[in-house]
Amino acid sequence: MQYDHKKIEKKWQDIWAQNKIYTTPDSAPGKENFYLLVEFPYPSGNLHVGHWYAFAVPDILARFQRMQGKNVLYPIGFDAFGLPAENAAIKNKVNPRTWTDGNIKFMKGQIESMGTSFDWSREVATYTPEYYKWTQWLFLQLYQKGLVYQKETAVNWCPNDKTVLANEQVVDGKCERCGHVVEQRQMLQWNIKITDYADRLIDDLEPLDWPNEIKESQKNWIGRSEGAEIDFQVVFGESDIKYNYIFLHGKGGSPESDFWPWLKVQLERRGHRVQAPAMPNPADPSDEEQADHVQKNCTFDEHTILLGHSFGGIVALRLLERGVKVEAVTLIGTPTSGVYLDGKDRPSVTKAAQKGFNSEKINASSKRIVLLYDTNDHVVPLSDGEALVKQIGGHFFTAKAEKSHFNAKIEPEVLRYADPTLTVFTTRPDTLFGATYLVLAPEHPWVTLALGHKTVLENNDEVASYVDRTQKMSDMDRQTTKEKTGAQLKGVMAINPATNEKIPMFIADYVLPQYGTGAIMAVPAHDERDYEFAKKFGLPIRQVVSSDSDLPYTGTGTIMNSASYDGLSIEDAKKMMIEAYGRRKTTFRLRDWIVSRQRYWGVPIPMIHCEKCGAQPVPDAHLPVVLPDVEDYLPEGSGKSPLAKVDSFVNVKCPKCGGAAKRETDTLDTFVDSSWYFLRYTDPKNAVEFASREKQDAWLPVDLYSGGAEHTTMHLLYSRFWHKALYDIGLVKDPEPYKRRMNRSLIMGPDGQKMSKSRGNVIDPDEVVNMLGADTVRMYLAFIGPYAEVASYPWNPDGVVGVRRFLERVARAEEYVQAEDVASLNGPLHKAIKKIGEDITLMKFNTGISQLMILQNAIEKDKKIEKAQFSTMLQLLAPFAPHITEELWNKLGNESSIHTQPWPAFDAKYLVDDEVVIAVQIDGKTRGEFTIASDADKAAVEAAAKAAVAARLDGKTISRTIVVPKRLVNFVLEA
RNA sequence: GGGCAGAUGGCGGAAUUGGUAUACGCGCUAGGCUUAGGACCUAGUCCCGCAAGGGUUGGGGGUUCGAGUCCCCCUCUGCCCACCA
Repeated sequence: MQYDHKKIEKKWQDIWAQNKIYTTPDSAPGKENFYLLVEFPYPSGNLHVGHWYAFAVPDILARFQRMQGKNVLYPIGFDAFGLPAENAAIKNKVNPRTWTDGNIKFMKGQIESMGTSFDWSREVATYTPEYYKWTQWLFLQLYQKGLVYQKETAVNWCPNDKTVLANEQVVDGKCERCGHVVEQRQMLQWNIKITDYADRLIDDLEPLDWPNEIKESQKNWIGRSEGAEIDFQVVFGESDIKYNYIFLHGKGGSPESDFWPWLKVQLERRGHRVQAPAMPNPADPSDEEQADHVQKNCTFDEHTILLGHSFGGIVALRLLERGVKVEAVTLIGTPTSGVYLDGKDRPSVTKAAQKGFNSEKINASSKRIVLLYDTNDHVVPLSDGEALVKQIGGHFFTAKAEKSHFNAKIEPEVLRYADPTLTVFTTRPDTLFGATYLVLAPEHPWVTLALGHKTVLENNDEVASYVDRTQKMSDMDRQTTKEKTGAQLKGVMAINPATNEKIPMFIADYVLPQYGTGAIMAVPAHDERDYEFAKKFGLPIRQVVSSDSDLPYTGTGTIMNSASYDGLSIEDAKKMMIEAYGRRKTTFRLRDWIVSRQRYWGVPIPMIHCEKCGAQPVPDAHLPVVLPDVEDYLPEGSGKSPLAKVDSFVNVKCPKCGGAAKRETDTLDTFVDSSWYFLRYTDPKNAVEFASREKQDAWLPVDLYSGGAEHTTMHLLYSRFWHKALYDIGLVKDPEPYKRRMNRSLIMGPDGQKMSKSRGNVIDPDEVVNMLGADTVRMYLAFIGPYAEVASYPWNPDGVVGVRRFLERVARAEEYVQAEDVASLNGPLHKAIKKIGEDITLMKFNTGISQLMILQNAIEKDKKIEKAQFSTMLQLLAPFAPHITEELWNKLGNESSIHTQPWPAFDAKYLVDDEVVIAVQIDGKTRGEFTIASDADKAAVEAAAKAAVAARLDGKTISRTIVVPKRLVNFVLEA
């Protein structure tokens, strides 16, 4: 047959589409379902070789599984929201929807040209309201579950374009568009609490059928580390100030309730004085009455610190209004407005709070005001805390209470803010005796607090300028390793709890604010970074783990210079020192997932901001919140998305109180869209659910997920988290979405470099397909090397031609078809059936193809093949080269498609050869070989082997003979 | 600096998992067909050597009758993360 790929490929693609042979039912009688998933593409406008590799090669497996009798779901769609569409909109003034529509249409044609067996009836695209309605709905499900919150977070800000920049828009710390230096700017953003799932995301990896390297990188990314938190007391100046604490408990409480008894012990252990009055009428308190009581029964001095929990905070402020002079006041979870999150009526508290506060008098009476708010507080809304600080001034900190509203028996955060105390995180508590200074991140809240009270630090200006300098730095600059910098916090010292020594405190940008507690104890003798810093600032270095190596030493050893711990192993010392000086603590590198994007082209975040009610979710009945068309896609001046300029979109009624409110104008990170798309494939047209339980049950979890290594951590982690959250809510039945995952290799340019326009080494698949055909390109990519390997293969233009040559030879073999059975082909044919089946299952397409080539070589030997044998060969080739095999199959007189045929079975009797070649070794070195009947007995084999190397055995004594059946004979000679 | 993966002909790679190293393809060489061309056919192609023979899986050591494969040390390369305490 003349192989004209252009004619054949178009013809069969049309016929397959017409006959809908790839439309997948949710169940098929007698067939097991198999869900093969590939990552859906971004509709950038043009398909590259990588897309072919991603879609056409797994298609071989899909086709094979179908021939094996499985009902295979192999779906495709488009991840259609994102930055490039918006950039194109700004640059070419085209509507991003129009741009995306056009791209999808064009790319569909390209994908169809591959001859893949995608079921297009299940196509999804994330930018359709039918899809993103459910993205919004699922987001709100997470919100209701308490997994979504707002937080001030730093973003990349271009002061020239007045816009927020994505990380990829920042090049060398500069704006990619205008070249201006990028700054960091705080913005209120929506976050999802993926960190709540950190442990499960690690632990649930264990049973999954995933390659080890993917599991490992996920574990690394999450970065669980076991260590300890240790508190360091801070003292001012040279004198040891002892404070006079007055505890003011809340409504319904007593000095014996909540954290008070524990806190009393902690403070008294540090030598402070504690007064803890039992307040009058705790069940129905009056602020003035309680203030009277405190004023009458407690003593005050210049180092008095008031600690007010909840209602007690109001009492504290009343005391200050009366002119009671104190050093500081710390308000812990203080209620003010009377709006309570738990809906409980508290008339006495509301009455007290609504009287308001005299901020002038309050500020005149105290040097420091600190308000500590629990991010999980279910009693007091965040806005209350913020409003109070706005009114009376002072410092507002959010912290995580052990129990909501600080109601646990032990609340370390309270101690941290009540007493000038710093908590550090360390994985080496055993080296505590060697901690000769502390280092805080410049952003540490304690530093902010100290700077706010200009009297605390002797070198306020110096510290302030270092903090400022750090804040201006981009992440990139900060993370580039360079010489250590920092500034000492002069006027304050910390006390090493183990040695009781006063040690200096520093701020330095090598300590990261987001990790651990944002503060470290520096042990220069056993940490390289601390060592560097200590050398630069002339700080003492004390070795506490014995070693003969040069400093800094991080290896194993025994403890020294640590009093009663001397001689212990590191592990034992760790345990004992945690018990004596700190608490066990696990931290994670993983941070919460910021999902807000100040962008137009994305899913609108379905939230409404009401002055009165705070942030409110859009009711389900109003979903989807449709992305409106806008006229200009440039961001609004304050950095918000262009949506902020659309009044008709922004202005809405509050769903709770009905008053005037404003819509959230940020859109969701596209990783949210792609976190659940594989669920939608199971039920793509459902208008009342994101996917029915029945359809999910038919297909989930995904049997095999094939994708790129670049998604190993982010996408895979996000979608696993998303699935677990849905599982906890009861929306999906499995805790893990993907049974098996594999990362494909990479295709490079002919020069071995990554394909890129600037290098000029880009291979355009359309051109190659035009010249050599889709079957050739598919098969070449499958042949180039093992598919599921951490590897990269250069595209070899000559190699492609070799594959084309092979297909031409197959086409020519049609002429060798004749009536009589060709016995000599049964061996190669049945071996091929077995081997190719195994290889495809293992995703080793390259060796499967080799086997086909070996078979083809055998056919060409005698240029004869029987019709049934040729049919079988075509079936073996069909998953790889669907068009040419269909054509040849059709020419053999078959009516139905080759792709609906079962996979051929092999006959074991043809797998064994009649004769085998056996190698003969002497002392393990190959010295000869002979051919013998494969069923020859051991004695005959040994005799033949001796004969084969007779000359070399002459005069030697054989001490041992090893016979490996059908392989080799090894004679071991006497020494 | 940390984690992971890897190193086999001129190139991409194969090796039944401890049993004849270099399958299959590319490239190269020679010859043939052809007016010509190669996206044709045939033969050859790990290295040294005329041969007999000897050597060879990044380097070194070990275990074993036998190691590309297992163990230890070293070198180099790729990918991901990166001042994570």
